[in-house]
Parts: sequence; structure tokens; C-alpha cells
Amino acid sequence: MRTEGRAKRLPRAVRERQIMDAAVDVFSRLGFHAASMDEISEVAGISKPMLYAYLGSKEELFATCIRREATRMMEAIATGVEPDQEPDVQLWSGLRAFFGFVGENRTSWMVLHRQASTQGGPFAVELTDMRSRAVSLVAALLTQSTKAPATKLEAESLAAALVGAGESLAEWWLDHPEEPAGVVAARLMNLVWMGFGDLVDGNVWHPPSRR
Amino acid sequence: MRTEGRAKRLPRAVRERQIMDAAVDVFSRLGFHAASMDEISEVAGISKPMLYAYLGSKEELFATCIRREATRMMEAIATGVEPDQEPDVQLWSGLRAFFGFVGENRTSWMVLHRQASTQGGPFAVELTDMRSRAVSLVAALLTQSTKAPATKLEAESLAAALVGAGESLAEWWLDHPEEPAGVVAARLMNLVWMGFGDLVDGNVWHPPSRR
DNA sequence: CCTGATACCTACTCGTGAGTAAGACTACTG
DNA sequence: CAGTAGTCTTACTCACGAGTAGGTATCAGG
Repeated sequence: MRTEGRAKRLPRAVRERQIMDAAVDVFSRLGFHAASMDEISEVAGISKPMLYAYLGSKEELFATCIRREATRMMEAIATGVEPDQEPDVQLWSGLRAFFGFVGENRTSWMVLHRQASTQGGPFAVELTDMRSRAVSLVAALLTQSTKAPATKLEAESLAAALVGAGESLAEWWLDHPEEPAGVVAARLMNLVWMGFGDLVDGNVWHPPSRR
Repeated sequence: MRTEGRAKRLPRAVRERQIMDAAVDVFSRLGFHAASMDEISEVAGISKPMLYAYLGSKEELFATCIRREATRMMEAIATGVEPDQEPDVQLWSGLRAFFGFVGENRTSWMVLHRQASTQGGPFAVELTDMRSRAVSLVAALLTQSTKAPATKLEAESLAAALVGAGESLAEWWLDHPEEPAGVVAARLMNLVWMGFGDLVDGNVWHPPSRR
């Protein structure tokens, strides 16, 4: 497609955004190692030295992508959750927000989770950081429940399990895009709140207001 | 370490095993792209042309690794699960077997799950295949329960969610190796069988016989 | 002790991709 | 219409890794 000769002159801030978008796209499709700076620059519509001038090395660029997308996601969840509600309602709104974000930002989720979790070193750190923020959120929700699990450590583990289940269900969802976000969220909600023991007896959890 | 000049002469079958072990090790540590055939040959204690003579190209080698490890794991689970028992006991034994395998084969699990799931194309196929076998197993377990979830599709989804939770909890476990396998398994068992709704009320699930 | 055959090696080719040098175009500012 | 700051390019260097050519050591049977 290399049809254009010289790119339109644009202010740095705008170019940086374009480059970041292109980088997220390419990293999510090919993975960190298989992605090349040449391809990213081509997708971004500029030449390679611009990449290095603005965003530094390949590793720096990737880390920057991860941080940006992680922040976007945590903000989406934070604004979606409804505090001062019953624990189950809080959990429900959080799950809705999470799956809503993933559904509308599949590429972001890929580069954020699928790629970052497999590249060791500095990248995993960013991910771990975001995950632990999410875990603390859920753990707080659990300990706040009246008859909470005995130890604080126990709550943390359960929260980690739930967050892990969410991550992994989102991962699974990538391969089954036909399901709507609400359905996936409700499924996980039922699983973790009611448990199979209740579900096989026909006891299901319902959101407070049917839409 | 290149101290040895020429390797001890060994029959082909033995060398192939050594090479496979080395490949799983290196792939799990570095990932598919970052792993080099040079390093694999060095770890295996032979020279590069032997790799190509015995196991073909890098892609073939990787695919062979995945297939071997997936088979090993499914066999471990199949022999661990106790059929003709109550659903919860069956699930419990399956979880024990699964986490037992992962705990004793961390590198296998890494190359199998973490690496294969991120390299597109032929590799993901092997993984998907193994996962769907696991899902069918759990789905059968659920539909066999007396008052099972309404539709067959519903059971499949829940099974997928559970398998996903297991995968992801195992993933999480890689970063928290201090926890014993039984504890991790029990935690997931409680989460998915009782649900948070019961757990916050103090209702927990107990294995049939305390050891 | 010759003769395959099989295990094994050193030493290359060759493509690809990260990162850079050196300069050209545009636009504002005096 | 300089001069200078910021945008953007072509055209390299250089390292690393996949895959191979061509040869050497060791064993098994005659």
C-alpha cells in the first residue's frame, strides 16, 4: 500500500496517538516478537525513524501501550461500579463494566492481557500491577460482606480466583464473539455467586431490575 | 558451557526424548519466537543439524511438544477422576488431578497453555482441541446431575467457564508457588460449587473424607 | 579389517528486523 | 526573506537466527 510519498505534517501529540493506535493494533494481531517496527510505522502512516524519535525503542513502545490500555480499562470499571449497594449488586455492576469494556475493545484486551502476560520482565509487571488493583477491589467487596470469609488472606485468594475467572472467561469470549456481553457477565455472576450446588437445584441469581 | 566436544553416541529414540525435553524447557522459558534452535540444541547437548534431522523445522518441533504435553495432561486427569460417584466428588477428584499435574509439571503447563494460546494458527488448534475435550467432560458431569441447567448449551457454557477458571487459577498459581495444590483445588471447588453467596454465610463444601 | 549405515559435527548462507546517520521539507518568527 | 525549530524521509549498518552443505566418528555385520 506504500502509495503515499510524504505524510501530512502534523503536531507531535496527534502523531503519537496515531502511532499508539497502530502499535496496539499490530501487537494484538502478531504478538510482541512477531510484530515489527516497520509494520507499525507503515500502519501508522509514517516512517520508522519517527517511531524512535517519538516513542523510543520497541520495548518502551510496548510498555507504553500496556500502561495506556490498562489505565483505560480500570477507569471504565471504576466508573461502572455502583458503590453503597449490596455486595451482589456491586459485583454485578463491576462484571457488566468489565465485559462491556472487553467487548468494545477486543484489540486492547489482547495486547493488554494475552500479549503482556507472555512476555516476561518489565511487561508482566504492568499487568500484575493492574491485576492486583482489581483483586484489592474485589477483596474489599468481600470483606465488607457481613459474615465474610475467616482470614484476610482467604478473601484475597478468593478475589484472585474470581478475577482470574473473569480474565479467563473474557479470553474464552474472544473465541465466541457471538455471545452478548450481558449474557457472559450474567453467567459468571451466577457461577461465582450461586455455585453449581445451587444451580443444579434450580436456584439462580437475578439482577435487581429486569430490563 | 560448551565444554564437551562430541556427544556420546545414542540411539535415535533416546535422543528424540532428550530433544523434546529440552525444547519444552526452552519454549516455556522464552516463548516460541524468542526461543532459538541454537539454544534448544545446546540444552539438549547436541548440535543443530540433529534437531532438523530428527524433529524437522521449528514449527513442527513446537507443535510436537504441545501435542505430547496435552496428551500427558489429559491422561493424568482421566486416571485421577473417580467415575460412578456423586457429581461433587467427581468434580473434586478431577480438580485434584488437574492441579496435581500442573504443580508437578509447571514447564509443561507453560509451554502448553501460556505459549500455545498466544501463537496463532496451527498451535492454537491443538490447545483448542484439548480444551474442548475437557469441557465435554465437565459438561457431561453437569447434565448428569438430577436437576441440571435447562439447555444443553447452558451446561456447555458453564463447563467452559469452569474450565476457564481452572486454567486461569493455574496460571495465577504459577506466580504463587508457595500454595499447596490441594489448597488451590479446594478453593476453586468451594468457589464454583458453593458460590460467594453461600461462602459469605459460612456455608463451605467439605470433601467426603478428611485426611 | 572392509563397508555401509547411522549418529554427529563445523562452518557456512541468507533473510529479516532493530536501530541510526544524514539530510530535506515546511512553517513560523523576526 | 533569512534563520531556526520541528516534522519527516531515504538509505543504510549490523546482529541474530533459521536452515543447509559437506564432512567425520562410531558401530554392526560379513
